[in-house]
Amino acid sequence: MRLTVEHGFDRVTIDAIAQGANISRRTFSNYFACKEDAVLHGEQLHHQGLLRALRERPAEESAWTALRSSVRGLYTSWETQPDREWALRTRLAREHPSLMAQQLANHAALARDLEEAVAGRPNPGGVRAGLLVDVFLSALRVGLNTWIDEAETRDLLEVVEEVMDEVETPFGG
Amino acid sequence: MRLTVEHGFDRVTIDAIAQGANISRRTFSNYFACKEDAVLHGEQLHHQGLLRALRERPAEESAWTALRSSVRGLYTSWETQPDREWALRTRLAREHPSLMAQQLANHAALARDLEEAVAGRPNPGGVRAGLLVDVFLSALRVGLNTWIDEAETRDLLEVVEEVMDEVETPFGG
DNA sequence: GTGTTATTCTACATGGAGTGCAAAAATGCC
DNA sequence: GGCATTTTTGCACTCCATGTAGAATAACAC
Repeated sequence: MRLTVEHGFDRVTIDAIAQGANISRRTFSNYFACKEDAVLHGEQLHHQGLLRALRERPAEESAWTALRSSVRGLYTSWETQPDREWALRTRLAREHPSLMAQQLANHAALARDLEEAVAGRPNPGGVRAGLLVDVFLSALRVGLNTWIDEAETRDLLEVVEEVMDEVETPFGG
Repeated sequence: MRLTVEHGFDRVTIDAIAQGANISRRTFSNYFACKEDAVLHGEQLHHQGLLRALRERPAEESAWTALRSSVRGLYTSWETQPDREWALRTRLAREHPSLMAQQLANHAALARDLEEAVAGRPNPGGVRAGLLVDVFLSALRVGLNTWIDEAETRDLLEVVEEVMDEVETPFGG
């Protein structure tokens, strides 16, 4: 991240990163398949956290409620404020197509996991789980993006809840 | 596509594709940035078609209705049945992470264009356009995927309409 | 037809990425 | 200490992306 900020993402070579981290070029590749993976590793941790939070929700909670509650619980549990670094990553991913692509692929993988973790739950609306999860992640993305667009002035959770509320109002017709 | 089917996507080199198309390796790169772009080029054409269809919808149609109508109009306007090749591409993209990533990035780009094209329309639900478009594309993806999972036995449009209906029922709580 | 111009294609060259493999170094345990 | 396991490293190799410059091709005026 430091090197990326200093020189721009695509002007940083993997060699440079390895050198900066005092490891060999080869060792970098033992941990990350590419630069993108390295930059987005922090997000992967978030994803795992969200999954864990979801699995710990009471089983009688509906799929949608469990998802919303997970993100609420996760975001409020952080001691550090919504992460300067996270905002930085998100901005980077918006500017660099290769990062964006990798990020979206990660989201798709997360979607599969969430869908699986939510499979047994009651689902009053009757919407199939895959769709529910996709919409949930869309809302999360839109929330994050507006938070960024507002220069991170408001509370991230507040913005996300706002978007989640929005998604609960039917928008057909 | 032929080479990919014969040897598998990641065993096909760009050199081989260029050779098969009777062009030089360099010329390939003049048209496509990578293998993924070449394989997904057909989808890009679909995207442009959808955009064009959307722009031609009457201006008084609501954002959501215009989106739904566009896809309906586009799919019914095809003479050829929902494209053997399309199913093939989609299956490929589900198996190969790099294709999936590129595909999702293309969807994100399409989302931006759709959002812009839908900006001036009435929007009774009041949901912000970005969210609306994302949900629309999610529904499209889910529809396409179930169509594939059902071995392309039903009509693609029928499946998509089904998912779109589903998304119109509120699923909060 | 000829000549001019612009476009497209090609060959070559370079630097970076990803990966298999085997040797070397570090770690942990007795 | 010695020994087994895991991690790191260097090397080799293929492939990918891209700049550049010249060759081939197409377009068009005359």
